Amino acid sequence: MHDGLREPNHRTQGIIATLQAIGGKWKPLILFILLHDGTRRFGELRRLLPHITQGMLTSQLREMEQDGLIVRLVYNEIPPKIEYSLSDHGKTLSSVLADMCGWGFKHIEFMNQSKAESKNDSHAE
Amino acid sequence: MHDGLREPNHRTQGIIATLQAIGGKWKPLILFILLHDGTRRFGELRRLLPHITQGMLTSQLREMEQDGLIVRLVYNEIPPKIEYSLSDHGKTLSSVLADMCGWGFKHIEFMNQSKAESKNDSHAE
DNA sequence: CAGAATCCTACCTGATACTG
DNA sequence: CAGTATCAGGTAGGATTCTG
Repeated sequence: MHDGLREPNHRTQGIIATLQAIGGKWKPLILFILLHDGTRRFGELRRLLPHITQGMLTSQLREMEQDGLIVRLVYNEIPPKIEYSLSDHGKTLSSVLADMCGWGFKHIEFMNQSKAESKNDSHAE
Repeated sequence: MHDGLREPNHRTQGIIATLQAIGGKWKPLILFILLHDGTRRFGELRRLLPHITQGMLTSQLREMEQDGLIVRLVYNEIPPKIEYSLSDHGKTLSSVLADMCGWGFKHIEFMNQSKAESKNDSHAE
């Protein structure tokens, strides 16, 4: 996904690597759900991510599997059954994801507050 | 940027809000640089982000200004001089960014290791 | 210097149909 | 069930040129 992000010798390498791994549009969300819910099947993930398309979900899962973040377990059954879960390496993202989640709630409050303030400003005199 | 990410009543709200705020392709990187370098001018940011286009840099900065993450300080001079820095609210991202950076380095090691392992596998017999 | 404007492409979305 | 395939349409992002 990310390319052209190759600064040589820089301290930004870490962020860049993270962006390449989980910078996708849906990846943090999928990882967050797998982190909290444990193992999930494809259809369950679809239901938990109401607006994602099958194609997107498939591609995001495959990329993260490639990057060693998630494990794809195929049962040889009819009808097919496939389970997705975080790999051990994927689980090392838990603090990052938790931080992102926590900051998001702070950000929501912040935005509500600044909206309220600008409303006050506008009918102040 | 992100829309269609509106699950109602869910615990994913935090991640979703974070994704909307800093989910852009360049935002975490720009924020990381501003966090570590303090105040920077437009041209300096361009030089620190070798592959970003002016247009992208402008739009990302404007969006983050809108979201209250960064401060845009305009000097009324010729030639124009404009300084960007993190707002107080933007600075609350520091732990998230630091975590992302740290995880990125771990991920680089992980990927190198699994590459090495698969190389071993391939010429084992 | 810091950008605005334009154009262009690649990717994402949504719907639908098909397969093992 | 868990995909893959296809196509129309939109949006994010990239490249280039122009301006106060």
